Amino acid sequence: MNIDFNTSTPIYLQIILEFKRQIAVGVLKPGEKVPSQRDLAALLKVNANTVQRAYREMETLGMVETLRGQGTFVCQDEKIVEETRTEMLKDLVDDFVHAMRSLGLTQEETVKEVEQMFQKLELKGEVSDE
Amino acid sequence: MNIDFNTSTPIYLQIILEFKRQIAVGVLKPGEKVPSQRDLAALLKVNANTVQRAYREMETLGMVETLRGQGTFVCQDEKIVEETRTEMLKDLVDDFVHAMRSLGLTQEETVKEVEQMFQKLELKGEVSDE
Amino acid sequence: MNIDFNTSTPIYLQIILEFKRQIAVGVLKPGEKVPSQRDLAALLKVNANTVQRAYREMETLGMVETLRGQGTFVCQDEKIVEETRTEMLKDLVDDFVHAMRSLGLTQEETVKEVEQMFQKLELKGEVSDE
Amino acid sequence: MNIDFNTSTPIYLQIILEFKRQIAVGVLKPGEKVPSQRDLAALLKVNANTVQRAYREMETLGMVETLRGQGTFVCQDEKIVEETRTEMLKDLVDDFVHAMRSLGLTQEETVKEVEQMFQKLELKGEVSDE
DNA sequence: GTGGTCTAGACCACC
DNA sequence: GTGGTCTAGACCACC
Repeated sequence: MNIDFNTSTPIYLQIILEFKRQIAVGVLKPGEKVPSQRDLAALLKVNANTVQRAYREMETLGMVETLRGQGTFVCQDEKIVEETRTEMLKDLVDDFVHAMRSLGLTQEETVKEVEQMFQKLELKGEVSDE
Repeated sequence: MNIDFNTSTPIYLQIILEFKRQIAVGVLKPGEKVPSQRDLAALLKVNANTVQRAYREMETLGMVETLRGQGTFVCQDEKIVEETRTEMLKDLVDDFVHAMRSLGLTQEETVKEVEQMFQKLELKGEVSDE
Repeated sequence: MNIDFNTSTPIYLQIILEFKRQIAVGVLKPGEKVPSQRDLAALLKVNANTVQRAYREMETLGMVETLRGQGTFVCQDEKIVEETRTEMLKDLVDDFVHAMRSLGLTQEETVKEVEQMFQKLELKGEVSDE
Repeated sequence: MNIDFNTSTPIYLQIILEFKRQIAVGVLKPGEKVPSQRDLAALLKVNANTVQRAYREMETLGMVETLRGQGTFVCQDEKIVEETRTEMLKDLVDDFVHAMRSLGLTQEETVKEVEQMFQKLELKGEVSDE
């Protein structure tokens, strides 16, 4: 998990997004324990308060549950995986297609750009980051 | 031009991005005068200082030139159009493809999502905004 | 006479400085007519009000006199040449030596830098601008 | 560090210049923390926004790096010292020699003026300011 | 405490 | 009218 300290997206939002991704993709399973706030803060080199805020908001969003003294766990409900995945996909694709259209690109041109980028990344043997 | 006051992207960056888009798309032509700081501030309902910061950074980026007392003008160099377009496209497509891959989608699945979103927007008769 | 539109020194001050220099150096003689405000504004591509302000302040400083309907003339008093020259030299040298000392240079190092710059300019066959 | 409120040089530029000087002269070392925006503003009796503008531009120039919540630090790269010193010297000497030549002084006359000013300052026991 | 963004508003130089 | 600088002060994210 990487934090970009120079972007305008607040760090706690970056943390939430990454958890969403890991849930959507199955890296983090329903019911599974997530790192302690302290550990994650150390790992990300981020202040503990920032992690705390991310966990608090994830709780509000129903993504995780905290059991006092035991830690924080991904929501038990299996539906969360598909829901999170669908939501993330929709947001991404929606924003992207709107942006491409506002730059004047047609469907065909957009698809072509996407295909070229995929191929460029494959040639570089780049691995999709987790 | 619309400002989203609820996003974490600073207003001055939103303004810069919109100018880049308008240059890339040909709405704003090399040498053309852009709105005065005061006018744009009134139009967007933001503070004049915020517009000024955007304009100042656009000047640093070489997008515009300012003549004191006369106003601010898009850079004369015709190359700016193609360069801006290429840069914006690259950024968009690069970020998008990385995000889709990190969600585990293949090239084919991604293209399918993009095509579906284009068709959904077309059915809604939505017009790409300028 | 060149105006630098991108410096923080106001244009009317740049104009005054240039007149001082021309007087100090004898290009402009006591009693001699200076260009009309309109002509100078056209020459410098500057607004007439700006030239007017420069002339007004030069009058206050006793550098020039304006005779209605006849134009503006360098002060008659011959002493103005030497006085202006002395004042400009003092300001220049004083500022320069202070700046070099604040950069930690000794007299010898400073003199060496000055000599090298003179020689560099001579080799380039650069002409001192008037 | 002193600010001259009566010059046409903007305060934020005066601040940048002073930092350049301190870097060039070794008072401020690569990697060292500079005063917080609030502290420097209080010290100089200027507005915090003015200091921030100076710091922001120094960041663009590569002179300093900012870590959110931690402060602003002189660029790590040791080369910055020599580069800054060289750049400042060149600017100073270049401007000075051009000005002296445009006043009609020869190399010898200029050197003599410089030497006299150095000696005058030494007699006064004036200390080069840091 | 530290920097980042934004607002409201003043005053200036220049057109 | 147009941009440039500066102030006073608010609120936020992060340490």
